[in-house]
Amino acid sequence: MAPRGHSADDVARTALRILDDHGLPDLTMRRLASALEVQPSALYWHFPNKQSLLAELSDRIVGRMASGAAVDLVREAHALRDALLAYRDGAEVVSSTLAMGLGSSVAVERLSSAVVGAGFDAGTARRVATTVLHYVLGFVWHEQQRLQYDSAGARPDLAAASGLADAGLDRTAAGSGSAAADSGSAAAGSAGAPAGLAGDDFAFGLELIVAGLRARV
Amino acid sequence: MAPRGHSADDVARTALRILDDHGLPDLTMRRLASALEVQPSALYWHFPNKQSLLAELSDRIVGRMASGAAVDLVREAHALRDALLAYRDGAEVVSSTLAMGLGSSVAVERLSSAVVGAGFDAGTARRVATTVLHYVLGFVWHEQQRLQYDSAGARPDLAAASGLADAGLDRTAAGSGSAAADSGSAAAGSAGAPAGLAGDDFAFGLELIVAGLRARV
DNA sequence: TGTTCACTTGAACGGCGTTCACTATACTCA
DNA sequence: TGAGTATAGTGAACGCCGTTCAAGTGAACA
Repeated sequence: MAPRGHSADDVARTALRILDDHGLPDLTMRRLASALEVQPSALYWHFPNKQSLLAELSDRIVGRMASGAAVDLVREAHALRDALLAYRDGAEVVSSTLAMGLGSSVAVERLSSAVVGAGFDAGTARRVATTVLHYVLGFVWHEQQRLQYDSAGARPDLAAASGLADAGLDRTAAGSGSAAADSGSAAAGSAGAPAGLAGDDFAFGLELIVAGLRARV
Repeated sequence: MAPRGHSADDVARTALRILDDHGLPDLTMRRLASALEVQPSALYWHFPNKQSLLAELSDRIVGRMASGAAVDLVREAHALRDALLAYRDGAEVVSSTLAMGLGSSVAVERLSSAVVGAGFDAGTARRVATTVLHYVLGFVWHEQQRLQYDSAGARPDLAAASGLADAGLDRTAAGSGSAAADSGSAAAGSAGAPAGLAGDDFAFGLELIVAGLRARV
């Protein structure tokens, strides 16, 4: 009988589930409320507005990349990508939250401290970190849009045309620390087997930035 | 030149003006219609929906970077940044249009052909171009958010400023070589950086990518 | 017992993008 | 001249959206 009372954590978790199951456009306050079997206005006890809810989701998504201490920049960047890929529209949520100046700075901090760990000063590390961050967010956002388009449209492969025949793309080893870090991108929840060639393109751009950093010593 | 009957060009130009004067959140179909002294439904004769209008705006914004043939990657990237900065919320418009798979690919093409001009193969060029593109879009989006925040926060009484003082928004169209504006404060730490340093930070990240490309030969 | 706190209800408010049947002007061409 | 056809717009809706607010409910606590 008792409506049992939800917590802010409940709300965030349910929101994350809706996000992953139906995407960002379907994540409305009304839909979230009805998933919690509650009136929409009840949500505003837990979060002052939708933006701050989204900021919380962003923090949770990015929080997946945090485990030990950050050591390798390449590894951290891959971890960020995997974290974003773990939820549908993850990159868009994090990207726009960040663009609005909300959300935690866990991502920048981890990327930055990896650069510091490689022997660079704090100012350089900050700028390298934001460069990598912008690259990763933009790339994965684009990547996720393509994933949805492909899965919804049931399209046969249309593009993949232009750069697929990569000439002489070699996986050169990273400098500080181990290379490796192949991205498996195992999504939680919804089915879907993304993989593959986007990972190569991602690694390429990342390696470009890292090579630029390496050339800086 | 009868005022009776607008063209799609009129609509796009007026939309661009609203965007620049009041920002993306205020660019609604209703507001646009009333600026054209027309019913909202009339807009749907010119554009099938808002998204395609936005795509058109995106093309016009990015179109500012197109003049001669693309030669230098760094120069093209700066031109892209300048084009985005030329309109309020320009980066957000272009970024989300691109993320939805709409809009022209002028930006990628120019960046890409600059890389090809430097002697790289098409596949490499494509990937370098998207890396730079994602970086520039993310950076400028963040930059513009800060600009708006500063301009709104610097003036505590925005209610009084809402009248004629509205035109006070700085329209810095140029800024290609904007390395200047050294305010002398040590911003290398954690606190917020003065706006003038954004150009330096931008050049840093860009140089990082270009150095990585240079290291590839 | 009575008050406070955590949480929710129910009903609105104003705004949004979009649709649709219908209308009015203007140019073309027989 | 007059029919036909693009072109551009009207006016009224539809169904959503985020958000606000006074009021209510039940459990915990003093």
